[in-house]
Formats: sequence, structure tokens, C-alpha cells
Amino acid sequence: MKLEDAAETLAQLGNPTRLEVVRYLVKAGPSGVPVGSIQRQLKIPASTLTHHLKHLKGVGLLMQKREKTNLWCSINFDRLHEVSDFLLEECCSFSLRESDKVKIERDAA
Amino acid sequence: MKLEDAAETLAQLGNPTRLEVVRYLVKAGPSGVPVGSIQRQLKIPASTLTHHLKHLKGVGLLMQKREKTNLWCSINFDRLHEVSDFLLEECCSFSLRESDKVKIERDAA
DNA sequence: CTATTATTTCGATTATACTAGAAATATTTA
DNA sequence: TAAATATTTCTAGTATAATCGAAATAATAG
Repeated sequence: MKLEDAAETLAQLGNPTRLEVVRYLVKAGPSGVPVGSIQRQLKIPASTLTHHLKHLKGVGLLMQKREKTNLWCSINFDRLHEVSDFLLEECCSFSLRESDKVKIERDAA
Repeated sequence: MKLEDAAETLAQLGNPTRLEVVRYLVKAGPSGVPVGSIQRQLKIPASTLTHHLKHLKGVGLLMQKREKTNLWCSINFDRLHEVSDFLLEECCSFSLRESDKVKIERDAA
């Protein structure tokens, strides 16, 4: 995962309203829930919710599927894993690969 | 970890410049690097860097320690883990705990 | 004390994000 | 066709963030 993509995805997760939606969708599981359910349960104005869903979809965190009048939303678990993997991988690699080490300036110490 | 705190931390990680700094610090390991090294290696103007470091410190991702004229910066690995744990925990709990399940509206299906 | 290096503060510009009401559109049901 | 429900678009106000040059402030070394 490229740094720019990771940053963009993290930024989208970094809005409290959106993170609440994400948590809600995660708990809802793979089958997902309709937009209206999210709206009523989390008490988010419809237009605001649409706005945020668009953001989540934009970074691939949200999948949508229309069924009759309802638009069912579900989380892209793979994508969510990718992001946390980005953080963890960067986090745990520091002592493992010589090639990844940063140049520590000689005069710094 | 509270949702608001997680969101705030994710938001700070969501800026490309800051994420680059974080990655750099992670690779530098627990001993850290001086502000000036980050500045020169990543080619970030000093004032911009200070600005971002303040943000990272604000959410507890950055630890600083003065030694002579240098201000050494290091990543708070625990904090980084907390955030990724927040995502992962929410992500994997959906099928495990009945109490965490969201109310799926009857009329939704 | 002076010079040097390191870091921060100030200030200003520019851009982008959040929010939500009102109106519009779409889809289904009666 | 009309009514009901679901979702989106439009629009606009307000707020917050990113950026960085120039000047200011440490802290040390000579």
C-alpha cells in the first residue's frame, strides 16, 4: 500500500462521524445495513451521511449494493486490514530489515 | 480507546507529511532522531515540521527528549498499536460478541 | 560575549472539510 | 396516477488545516 493511499484512507477514518459509521458497519457484519438504518440509528442527517459514505466509498472502505429502494452498505474488511497492516508493518519492521533503516546522520549524536 | 481519541489519532496519521514522518521515526527505532535530521532527510521546511510534530505529540504518538541543542524524537509504539488495535478489534469482533451487535431494523430486509 | 546551530513562534495565504436544510430524484406500493 | 419511502444533489455558512518565509528564541561552543 502506497503511503499516499494509506494517508488518505487514515484521513477518512479520522473523522468521528465516519469512524462511528465504520464501527457500525463492522458490527453489522458482511451482510451490511441500508443507508436509512445507519441514519436513524446513529442519528445522522441524511445529507451528511450521504456525504460521508461517499468519502468512505472513495477510499474503498465501503461497498454498496442496491436492493429495491434500499442501498445496503457494508465494510470492505480487506481494505480495513490493509490500513492497519500498513501501520503494523511499518511499526514492526524497524529492527528486521537492514535495507529499511533510515540514514542516521553522523553528526546527530 | 474511545472513539473520539481513535478518530483524532487517525486524523493526525492521515496527513501524508505526518505519515511520512511517522514512518521515518518508526524505521529509526526507539532511540529516535533529532528534529533537524528529519527536516533534512525528508526535506520538510523547519516551521512546517515543527507544526506537524506538535500535532503528533498532541495525540501521544510522539515522544521528545532534549539532549544538548538537539531535540530527539521517537515514536510511541504503544500508541501506534492502540490505534491499529482499535481498527482490528472492531473489525474482528462482529461475529464474536452478541452484545456488540447492532440493532438491525426489522423493516430493513 | 559572540558566533553558530537548532528549533519555535508569528503571521498570512490558500485550500479544503464539516455540516445540514431544502429541494430534487428514484423506486415501490396502493 | 398518487402517495410513501429512500437517497442524493444543491447550496451555503462556518470552521479548521496545510504551508512556509521571516524573525525570534534557545543552547552550546569558542
